[in-house]
Amino acid sequence: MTLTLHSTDNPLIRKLESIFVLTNDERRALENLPMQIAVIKDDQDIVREGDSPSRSCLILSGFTCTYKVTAEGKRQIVSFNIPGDIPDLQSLHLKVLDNGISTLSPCRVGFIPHEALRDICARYPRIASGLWRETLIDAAIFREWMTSIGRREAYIRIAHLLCELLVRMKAVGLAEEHSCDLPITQAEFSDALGLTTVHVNRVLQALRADGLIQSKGTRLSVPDWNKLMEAGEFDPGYLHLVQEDAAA
Amino acid sequence: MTLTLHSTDNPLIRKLESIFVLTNDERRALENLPMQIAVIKDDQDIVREGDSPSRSCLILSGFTCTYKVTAEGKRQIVSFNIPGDIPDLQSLHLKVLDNGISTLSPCRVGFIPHEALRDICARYPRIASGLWRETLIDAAIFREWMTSIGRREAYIRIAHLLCELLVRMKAVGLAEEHSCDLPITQAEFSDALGLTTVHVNRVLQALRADGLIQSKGTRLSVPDWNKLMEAGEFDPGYLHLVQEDAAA
DNA sequence: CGAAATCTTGAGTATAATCAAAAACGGTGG
DNA sequence: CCACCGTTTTTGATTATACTCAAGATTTCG
Repeated sequence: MTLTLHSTDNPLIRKLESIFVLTNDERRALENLPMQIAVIKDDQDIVREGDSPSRSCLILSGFTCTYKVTAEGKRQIVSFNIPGDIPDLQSLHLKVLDNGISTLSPCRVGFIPHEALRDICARYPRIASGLWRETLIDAAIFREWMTSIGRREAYIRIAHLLCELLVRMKAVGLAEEHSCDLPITQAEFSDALGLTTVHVNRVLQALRADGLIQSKGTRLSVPDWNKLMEAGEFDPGYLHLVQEDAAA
Repeated sequence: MTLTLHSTDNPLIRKLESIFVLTNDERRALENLPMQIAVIKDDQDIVREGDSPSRSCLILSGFTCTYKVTAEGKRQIVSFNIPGDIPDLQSLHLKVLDNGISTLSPCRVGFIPHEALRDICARYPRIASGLWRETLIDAAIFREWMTSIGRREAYIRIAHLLCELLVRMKAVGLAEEHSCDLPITQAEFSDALGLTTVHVNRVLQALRADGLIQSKGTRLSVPDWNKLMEAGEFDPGYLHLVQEDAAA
């Protein structure tokens, strides 16, 4: 089943629109991108390390993570993916995946054949640049995470990640002014932060005690955005957002 | 002064040739890429975080590193760049640099105007794909480093990095069978590994004591490649090398 | 309601950091 | 060629951040 989404429902189109104004041709081509939509349960691998997929997946709803596993079986989550992301777009140019992607919540994803992506890139250079740009932003986020994991202590590191997630969620319209839904367990946070669950738990308690965050269930609330940004040494520049979603 | 390099001297051309066979047109276009060649001393910033360069730099000889600095002034090196790399190629699509690049040794670099890069990408889609691919491999290396920093203990982490550097140096013809020149100080290694100099020093001593590495001056020698790979849990897949430079 | 997953707490430990200083190295100039 | 100076490497002693192990509380969801 290859479905077409209204462009307002297609987070890829919305994302490209935030970078430049689409021509009618470009928009039509994007709307006609073949996309096989799948609903995937919690905690399922979408792709695995070593795979050579012939399509890339656009997250339509839900959360996924990109991860690697060491020889000793330890997992490092290298990114959280939210609606609008294409976490395995790299497979368009790299034959073998060097990471897995797994759902953190029930997801709707759209699989787009590489053939179709190559075709649209060849025909519409601005779309090609836009997609390239998305992969460059992923890399920028990797750099920031590396800096956090390597050089920021746990308290700052966690505050920083929470800032990033909130800003990215805002940018795709999935967060209110100062809160959003994050279906991420403390174990998953710890794998993303290079810490243990126990330590993440203790630091989260400290963040709560310091009034920087509140949480009920999966809902994260930030009573004082400036204070959290400060605590996390957070500067959203590396996210390369076009609009000033970041400031809010 | 805009110079032209013989294609055999141009590491970018050599790199693209390893991915696909260049047509005469493509080769000519690459040879005619305007490139301002500069010789840069040790320990100089080529670009700084926050810059908006209008050109990208191709490393012709020498070593550079890409780095970020935290609010507390701690440095994280997020990649080592060797000849053939274009460490700020991202600036082609991202206006503001989110990292600095600095020389680790005296370098020759070629500055290529973005305009020229955009032009060649528009005219030659395979070159565009090849350059895009290079940035995707950078990202793959980021993922691997994140995994090392987050989830591998120091001994493995250092062995892993040494493996990576040797393999990459081999791939561009700058390493012999089991040794190469690495003008990287222990302080620089520690900033790349998320460790302190003191600890890097101690672990390097352990690696030497275990017969995994030898070093005289800046020369690194690996007496038993398989043993080092094993110690570093090293699998070169993430480097996405085309030829089997890795196996050697 | 009950089992599984997730979160929380406590006690003891280890890897790696910090601080401080000495030794070795590398390049420069007399 | 050697003395000298700055950088880099090495060593020692102490500390701290974060880990491990283990078990109990709470939440989630079928």
